[in-house]
Amino acid sequence: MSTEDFTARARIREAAIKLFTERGMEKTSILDIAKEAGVSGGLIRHHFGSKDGLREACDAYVFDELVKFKEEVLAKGAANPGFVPTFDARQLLYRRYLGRAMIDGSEAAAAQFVEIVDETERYFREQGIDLPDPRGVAAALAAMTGGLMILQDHVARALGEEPGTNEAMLRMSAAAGHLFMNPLATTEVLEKAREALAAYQRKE
Amino acid sequence: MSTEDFTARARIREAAIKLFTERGMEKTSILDIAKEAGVSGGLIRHHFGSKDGLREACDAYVFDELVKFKEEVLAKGAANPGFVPTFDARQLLYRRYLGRAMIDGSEAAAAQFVEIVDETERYFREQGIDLPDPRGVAAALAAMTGGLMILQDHVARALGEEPGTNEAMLRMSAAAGHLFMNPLATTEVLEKAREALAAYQRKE
DNA sequence: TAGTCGACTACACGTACGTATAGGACCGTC
DNA sequence: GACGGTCCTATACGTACGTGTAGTCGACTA
Repeated sequence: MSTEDFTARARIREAAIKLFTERGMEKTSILDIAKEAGVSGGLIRHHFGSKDGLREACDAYVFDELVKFKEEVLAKGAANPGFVPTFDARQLLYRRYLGRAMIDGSEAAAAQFVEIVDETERYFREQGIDLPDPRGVAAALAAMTGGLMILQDHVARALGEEPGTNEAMLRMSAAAGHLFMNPLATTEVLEKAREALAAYQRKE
Repeated sequence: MSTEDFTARARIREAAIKLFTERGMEKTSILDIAKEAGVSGGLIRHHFGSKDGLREACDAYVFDELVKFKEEVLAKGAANPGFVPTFDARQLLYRRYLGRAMIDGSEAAAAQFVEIVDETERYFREQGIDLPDPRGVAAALAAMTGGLMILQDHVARALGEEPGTNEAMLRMSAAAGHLFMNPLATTEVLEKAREALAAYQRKE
């Protein structure tokens, strides 16, 4: 968050990011945002031109902030390939926004997805990680972490936790981390699945 | 798909499932569905009462079909815990519908999510799979596979494949399967992440 | 052959929402 | 101290969409 962020313009942006994330584009009206930000609907138009203009502004802002986060982490010397869980509330919000924007059909978000995949693939290469289809794995990974962001409230409810709380996110992140660190189950079932997959591929 | 599925009622349902899945609830109008099904808008009201009634009918139908699929697989003797990829186009569509419905705020879909988590957790127990937080892992797993379904078009585009094609789904499934079968990366980075996580937990 | 019922269409209604316009308050500049 | 620009509100307009109503057509039944 940059300085001087209590202008009406910033309040509108923050409100929009919040509501777009929670409800999605379509279910959020300009008046909803105006109410949340404590301004009139007309002011949103004044500052952002249209609802789509507001969306684009939110996209640009969020993606820019995410880049800043990434550079911050990089400056600390920790290589974060993107699938390692974070606990900063703001970054969490922005990542969730990104996921939601992908679903809502934002072109900027779609481009962002590709960029994440690029970056993850590059990371695999740099780290010398050997994979049968590095780009495929990178893309699947991006979709999976996206799913965690998008469906976090469902996860929380399934765990009997209050959605949005630290406890819920912590448990989810730990579980996701475990899944990435350890192969799932003994080989038996997965071997069977692998066989089915191979059979299907041969048949195609 | 049951018999006699070319009635207008069935066509409406199929069209609704298709469009709800592709565009989501809000972006799909009743007239869109009517056009896709080749009927008048009024007929939808006649059969389903309201848009929400139609949604509930679609939910019920899809979830029922998914149960049938599951039983079919079970009858073949293959224990499918839900995260093993499938290639049946219809099942794929329904799984994607489920993901979309979760996002669109369907209560039935939310219940379905919990049920999937229950089932996966039970599966872990039955298979004697030892996990630090079985339910947490089950929930994370459900969210991840949900992400794969929901964001499959983004994955396809990132891979340079045409969204919805067999090639795209095959590559994605193979990559996801690989991720579940193998620990990601050497221990170095993940160990660092684990430490960060532990530090955070201690701080809380 | 008259009557009933379900399938289906056409069309009118209400409303929510994005957009457009007009105008007021405040602030700096010459 | 008049002027221009920016921030902001109030209100009106157009429209898309969900819903409600009236009515046609065909099939089945007595």
